[in-house]
Amino acid sequence: MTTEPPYLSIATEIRGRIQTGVLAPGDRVPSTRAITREWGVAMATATKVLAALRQEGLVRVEPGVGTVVVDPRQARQATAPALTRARIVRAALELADSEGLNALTMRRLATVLDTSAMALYRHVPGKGELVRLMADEACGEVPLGPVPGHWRPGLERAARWLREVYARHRWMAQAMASFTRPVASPNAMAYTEWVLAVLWETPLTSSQKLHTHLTLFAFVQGLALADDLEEQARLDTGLSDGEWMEQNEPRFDAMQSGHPYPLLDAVTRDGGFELSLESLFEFGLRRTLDGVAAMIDETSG
Amino acid sequence: MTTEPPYLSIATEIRGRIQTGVLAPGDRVPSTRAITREWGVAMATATKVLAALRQEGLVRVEPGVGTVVVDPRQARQATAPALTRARIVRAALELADSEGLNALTMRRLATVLDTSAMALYRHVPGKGELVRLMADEACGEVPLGPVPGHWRPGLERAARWLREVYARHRWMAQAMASFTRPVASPNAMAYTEWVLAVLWETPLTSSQKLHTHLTLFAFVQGLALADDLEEQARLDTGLSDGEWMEQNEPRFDAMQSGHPYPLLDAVTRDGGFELSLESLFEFGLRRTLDGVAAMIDETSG
DNA sequence: ACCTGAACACCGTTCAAGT
DNA sequence: ACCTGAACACCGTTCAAGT
Repeated sequence: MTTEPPYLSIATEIRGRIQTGVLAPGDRVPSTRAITREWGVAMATATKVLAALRQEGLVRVEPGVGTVVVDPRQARQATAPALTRARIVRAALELADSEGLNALTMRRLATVLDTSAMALYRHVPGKGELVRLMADEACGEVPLGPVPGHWRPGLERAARWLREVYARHRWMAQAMASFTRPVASPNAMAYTEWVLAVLWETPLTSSQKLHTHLTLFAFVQGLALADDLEEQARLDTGLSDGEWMEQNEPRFDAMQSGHPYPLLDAVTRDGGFELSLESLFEFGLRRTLDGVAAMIDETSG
Repeated sequence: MTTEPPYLSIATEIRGRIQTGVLAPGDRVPSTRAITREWGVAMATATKVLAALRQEGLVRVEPGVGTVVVDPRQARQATAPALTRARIVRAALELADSEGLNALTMRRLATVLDTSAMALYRHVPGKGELVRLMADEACGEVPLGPVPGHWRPGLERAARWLREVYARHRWMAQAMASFTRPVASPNAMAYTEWVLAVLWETPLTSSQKLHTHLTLFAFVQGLALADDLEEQARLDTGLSDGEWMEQNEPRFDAMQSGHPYPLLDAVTRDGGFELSLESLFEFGLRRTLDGVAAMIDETSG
């Protein structure tokens, strides 16, 4: 008789009860608590027992009820889809969207996907590459549409597209790779190609076209980062904007009284205007496009 | 035979050279660069080697010379000054500058300062606040100078100042807090105040002044982030730009052949122009200022 | 072929204990 | 008053072992 780990022999016993019909589909199997009592084992062992049975697809967790026996006829369809790179990237995207890039760890991702952390490494080389795949996926979600006939509405649409990608996935601001070492992302490259197509009708040089593209990119990227840091702070501290301001006002005032900033004071006290990332985007986009227009005029004239 | 971390065995070897007199007091021990060459390890490992030896009191950094062997008779007086917030922030700044924000951990910082990690918490509330203090310190290093008489040279100087702060401390791109939740940094606030002073002579509204300031900020911030990701990639992989490109070219070409990007191809093949973060900065700054000029003309006219 | 568990070398931060 | 060591609850990733 081989000495197998306790959790395995307990699992075998429960498996027997299911196979002999002592426990029918829908019935609750012993809870972890019940297992510790019945077999006199530690909680960790009991948890392992249920995890093993769940992994075999014999039982599943019914929220609010407990762990119940799966109906074998339904088992096939209820079974989790096989682990694939696409499924991993999707889940990672959702996790980062809802909780930020910091919350995306290989271990948490594995739990969400109901596997071990190491199973992920069979489909993805590591976390760095995963984030790169996520960024590419994100860039593929929103269609760019046809290239407009004129450069100005074209650049405007490009900037709005980029802004939307960042707005849907704030963490991308931190992930987007450098300009000079372009991330190997087909979808990001497609964006570059689209912008160049927009600029093709202009008399700009190749250098000017590329610089125009990257200037717009840097501006939107800068805004996105601010947006992301904002969001991150909210997630980390659990405070909304207003609450944060309220909490930090005394400290702020103290700083102000020590170092007075009369102009900033005057400007903000002026009030009566919107200041948001949205208004900033519109304002900056307008200025940048006006600047490009001036350059095109010079070149043509 | 136990397999100890590479940095430890290298440290042991250098320690041996000191103890056997191969390296005498005052002699330079191998620099980080020399260590990477001699043992074929990454920069991070080489830095760890020297940090370990420094911590043992066997070597010390001689500014302008390198890391030299300490004379054991003088070792006592060379004792480190008391731990202060200023000293911690300084050391953190240097660590982040040379190895990136990821390498800045409380534990490593403590080793550099020759104390325990927990001693730091007596002077600084935590890592988040430390980074904020570092950012403020960085903004205080470069003087802004007098406010020029005209807005355009003024904004230009502001942008160059910001660019220089980021260039000296690349990690700041990741650390700089959001626009709407201004970091409580007197020195960053002083910059805002300076830009507003520059714009005071213009006929712009308060809203336009603030938006102009933040647009410029977002652009420089976006560039800085690209710069930082670039640097980070270099530190992480230990590859220079050229080496990286060389190594990834096959993969790149494969991607290109699968998804052809004819316009990007044409533009880059055109060549004969500079494309760097510096050229991008100059280009984008020019466009942005032209856009602001157009707005001012409209307002005046 | 695919997945797992234990292990390694790390984190930031707490807490009780030392000097 | 100031610093330390052990501990906690985490990381990403390796490796050998399991099914």
